[in-house]
Amino acid sequence: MGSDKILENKRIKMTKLYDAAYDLFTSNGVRNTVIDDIVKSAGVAKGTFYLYCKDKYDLVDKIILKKSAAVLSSAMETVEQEEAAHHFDFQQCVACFVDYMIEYFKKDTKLLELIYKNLTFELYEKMMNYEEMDSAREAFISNFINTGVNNQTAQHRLYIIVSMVGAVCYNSLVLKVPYQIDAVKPELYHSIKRILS
Amino acid sequence: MGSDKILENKRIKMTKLYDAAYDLFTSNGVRNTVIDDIVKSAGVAKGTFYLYCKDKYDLVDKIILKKSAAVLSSAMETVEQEEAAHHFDFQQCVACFVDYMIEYFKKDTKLLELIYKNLTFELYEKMMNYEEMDSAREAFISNFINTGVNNQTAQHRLYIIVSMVGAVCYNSLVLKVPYQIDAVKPELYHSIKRILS
Amino acid sequence: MGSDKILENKRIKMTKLYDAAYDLFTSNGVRNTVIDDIVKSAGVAKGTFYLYCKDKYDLVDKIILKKSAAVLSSAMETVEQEEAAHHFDFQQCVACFVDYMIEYFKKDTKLLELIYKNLTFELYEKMMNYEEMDSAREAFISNFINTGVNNQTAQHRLYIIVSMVGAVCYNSLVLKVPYQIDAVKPELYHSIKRILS
Amino acid sequence: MGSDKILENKRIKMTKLYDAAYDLFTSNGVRNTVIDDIVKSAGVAKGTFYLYCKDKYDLVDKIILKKSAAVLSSAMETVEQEEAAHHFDFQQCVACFVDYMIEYFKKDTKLLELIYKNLTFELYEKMMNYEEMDSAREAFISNFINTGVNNQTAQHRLYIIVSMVGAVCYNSLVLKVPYQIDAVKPELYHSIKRILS
DNA sequence: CATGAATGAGACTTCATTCAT
DNA sequence: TATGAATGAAGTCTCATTCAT
Repeated sequence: MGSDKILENKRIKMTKLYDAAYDLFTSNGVRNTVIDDIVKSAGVAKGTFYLYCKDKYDLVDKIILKKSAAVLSSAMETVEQEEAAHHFDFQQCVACFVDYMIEYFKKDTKLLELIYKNLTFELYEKMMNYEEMDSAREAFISNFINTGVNNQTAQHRLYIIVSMVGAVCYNSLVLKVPYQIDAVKPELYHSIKRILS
Repeated sequence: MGSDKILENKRIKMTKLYDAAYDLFTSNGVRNTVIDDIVKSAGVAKGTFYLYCKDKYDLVDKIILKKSAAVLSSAMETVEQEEAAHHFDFQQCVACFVDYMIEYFKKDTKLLELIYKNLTFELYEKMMNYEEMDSAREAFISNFINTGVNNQTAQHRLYIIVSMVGAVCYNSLVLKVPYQIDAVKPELYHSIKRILS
Repeated sequence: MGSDKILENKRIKMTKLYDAAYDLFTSNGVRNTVIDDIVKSAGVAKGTFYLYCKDKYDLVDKIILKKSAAVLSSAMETVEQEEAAHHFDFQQCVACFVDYMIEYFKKDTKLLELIYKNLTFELYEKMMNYEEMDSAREAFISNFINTGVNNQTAQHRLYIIVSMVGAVCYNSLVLKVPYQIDAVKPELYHSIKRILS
Repeated sequence: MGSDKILENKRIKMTKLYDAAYDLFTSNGVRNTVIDDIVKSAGVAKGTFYLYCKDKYDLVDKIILKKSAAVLSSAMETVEQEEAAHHFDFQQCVACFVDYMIEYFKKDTKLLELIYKNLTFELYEKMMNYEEMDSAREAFISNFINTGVNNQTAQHRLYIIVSMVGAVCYNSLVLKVPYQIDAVKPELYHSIKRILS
């Protein structure tokens, strides 16, 4: 059917825009990227941009949402595989997850920067309503509760850990504080373990 | 002397610009503030702006640096006073410091947001070279070492704690994650204690 | 026959476009109405618009032409009925016609505005070539001549009266000059009478 | 003083913009004139345009206001001179005024078109608040009352005459109706006389 | 030093029109 | 015929920066 081809075409245009914008945003920063750069790089007309996005920052949001969900998904998948393969307990699962994240962002520092620098209240809310987010949190929380802590405490501790790991990654990888991520990693895992136990 | 008056005049202009810009940056965001807004609000001419700052982002950096140093100084002062008054041990000093910070940023969320959103590698480096920063770190590290951990570990753990507290504050106060800062505070202090011990 | 249905379909599309455009033009003005508004409001595709109209201004012209002819026709019909019913003389016929027009445009100020604001030389010429226009003019002129003035003078006076009434209506109803149409009506009729006699 | 030079410079820029825009608006129409045309023709930078005008239509309004006031002023001046020189009575003054207007707009049809096509309710209100407007109206009204009609009637009749003359001029000169202004002029003066007496 | 009018590059956005489906 | 995604020229407007006063 004809409409299939049209839909496929639309998908291609979107993808082109997303990919071009992602490259430009991470290479040159959002501020230094103008719509013209994006459309030229994507090989589409300027009007096409406005067919898919309200403005530059709308596209930033969309990209962050998409990329974050993808990273989270593959992290969770990895944890599940490892858990099944090595009969990981909860602490090991958390460590595995954290490790996946650190290793991922070591390779893609620019994405981490993009996410942090452009995370707003509104975007955060949207993120939290993503299915991937919710199921990931549920998985951890339920396992946490199994270790004996109450639900509320579990949620708070998990939140603290996520905040801590995120901040350490960001500081070490993006702000390039004197401490390299690999150097603080042992203490980071140590801290997680202490918080969890 | 005449040059005193000139210097005083310069200081006044500078302060006007800082104050006006700070209000605008925190109310409307850096992106939505243009030089014209700043000079109008400060009551100086546009050209005058360029006598004192390279551009908008230069002013942002200067404001963050100034405000951060002020907050840090008064935090350290408070800790010292409390330490002297109640014979605090190291853990209590850290808790006191963290508490001061949380309470401060609860009242001035916008400053926290300004700092986090505009912290760059370059600015971070400048911050670290500030005397206040250094003496504060030294104070904590030396105390930390007294508890028996080695220097390197002490530095890493302190770094993790600072990152953790900063991130939790930012998330709770700025991103307004589901967990209110007062609600997670107990677990935050618990986590700090566990990391320190 | 199939072609009947096709023609009927075309007529429906056309009508939808006319009606939607008329509403938008009169509500928001021609300048603030874009083709997209029209086709969305009409429920047809953008491409369809170009099957029926050259551009936005072509549609404006068509609408003005259609609406003007309709108003004029019903005005003339009314005059004829009243003339037959009450044995009106020429002055009474003119007054009746003017009254119909005023009352009509009082209820549909927006149409009056649309016509006046978008009346061009070209459109005016097309209007004058409409059968309704011509027969209306002929009717008045022949009656006018019967009152004793020569053809040329009759034409000029009629033209002056029509201009005057149109302008007074437009000024009072659209530009909302300090004088309300009902307040100036007596003087308007008085003026017409003086010009005619 | 230095500020004199600056003020003079500002006046020159404004005048350049007004003159360039007036020429373009009257030659090519408002719709077909873009800001770029205006600033290029005026020899100023694009930003300068926005220093003086909100947008294109704001400039149209300003030009109409300025030109209208100028025409009205010189018309009034002429009437006063003629009145003093030939001991004109009221009817003769009105005829003189109308004549001045007709002759003026015959030479500058484009200005008449610009005014009529772009006269809005808001602009009309502003015009009415102009001193020139008011004093001109007062002059006519007071003379009219001297002929014995009451104030209200005088105002309405004057309003009808102005509307009528304006419309006849516009139709004859801009819409180029079959009747040339010089051909209808006798009947126009006849009509005015009849309305006034 | 201080001013603020002028600049103009360049950002953003619209929208009439086309054309493959 | 009808569609509506895609186009990109053309437009509006902003705003950092300069420089004559």
